[in-house]
Amino acid sequence: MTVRVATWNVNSIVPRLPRVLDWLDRTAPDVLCLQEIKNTTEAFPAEEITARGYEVAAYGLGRWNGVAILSRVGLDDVVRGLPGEPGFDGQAEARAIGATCGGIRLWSVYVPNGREPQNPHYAYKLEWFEKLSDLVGEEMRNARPFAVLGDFNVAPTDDDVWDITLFAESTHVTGPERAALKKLRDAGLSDVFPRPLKYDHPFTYWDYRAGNFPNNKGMRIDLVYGNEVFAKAVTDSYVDREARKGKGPSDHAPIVVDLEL
DNA sequence: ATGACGGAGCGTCTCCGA
Repeated sequence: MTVRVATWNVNSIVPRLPRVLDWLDRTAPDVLCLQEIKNTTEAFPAEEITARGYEVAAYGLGRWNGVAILSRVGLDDVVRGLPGEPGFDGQAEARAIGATCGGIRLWSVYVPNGREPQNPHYAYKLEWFEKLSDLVGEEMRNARPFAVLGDFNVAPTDDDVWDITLFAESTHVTGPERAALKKLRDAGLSDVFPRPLKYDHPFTYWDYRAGNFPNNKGMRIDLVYGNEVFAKAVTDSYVDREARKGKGPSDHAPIVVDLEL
C-alpha cells in the first residue's frame, strides 16, 4: 500500500485555506498534519476539505496555536492534547493531536517556541518535550508504523540554519533543545530527512522579513520523526518550497513523505 | 529570481512568531 503523508505549519488556516485547498488538489496527500491553525476546534473551516474526501480532526482553543489532521485513509482513535502536557501561564494550549490513519499512528505537534532562553516559555518548551518523550515511549510499545510530525521549533544541527553565527543566545539551537530531540531518537525514532527541491539544505521555514526566502535564509525546524517500521517504509521525502512562493504564503513549507507499507 | 512581515483581536495598537 502506498501512502503519502505530509505536515505543514500553515500560520492560520482561515487566510491560508485557498492555498491549502490548491495544495491538496495538486499534491494529493493521503494525510496532512497541520499546525498553527489559529482558531478553535469548532471554527475549523472543514467544509471544502471534507468535500475533497478528507476527514478532519482539529484541536484549537483560540487565536494561538492549534493543530489538526486531515485524512482520506481513515481517522480513528483521535486524541486531543498531549497526555499530561503543561500549560503556559496557567492556560492550556492546543499543541498536539493524535490519530490512526491507514494503520499508521500519527501525532501532529506544534512545540512551544521558547522565545528566549531566559524566558519562562523556554522552560515550558523543555517541559513540553518531556511529555512528548513520555508519549513516544508509550506509542513505541506498539509495533505499528508511528510518527510524530510537525513544527518542533528546534534546528537539530548547525547545518539546519542558514548561518549559525547569528544564533548566539537564541532558542532553537541550544544544547537542551537538541538533547530533547536526541532523547526522541534514543527512544527509537529516526529523523526522516527530506530532500530540498532547490539549494543544499532542506529548510522548512523562512522569516517573512528582509527577503529571507528569496535569499534562502531558512531553518529546518519542521521534522518527521518515525519509528523503525515507518522509516524503513519511506520511499521519498521532500520539502515543497514551491508552496512558500508567491502572494500570501505561510512562512513554513510543507514536508511530503511517501511510504510503501 | 516567484521578493523585501503577517495574523488575530476589540484593534488605528499590542502580542506573537523563530
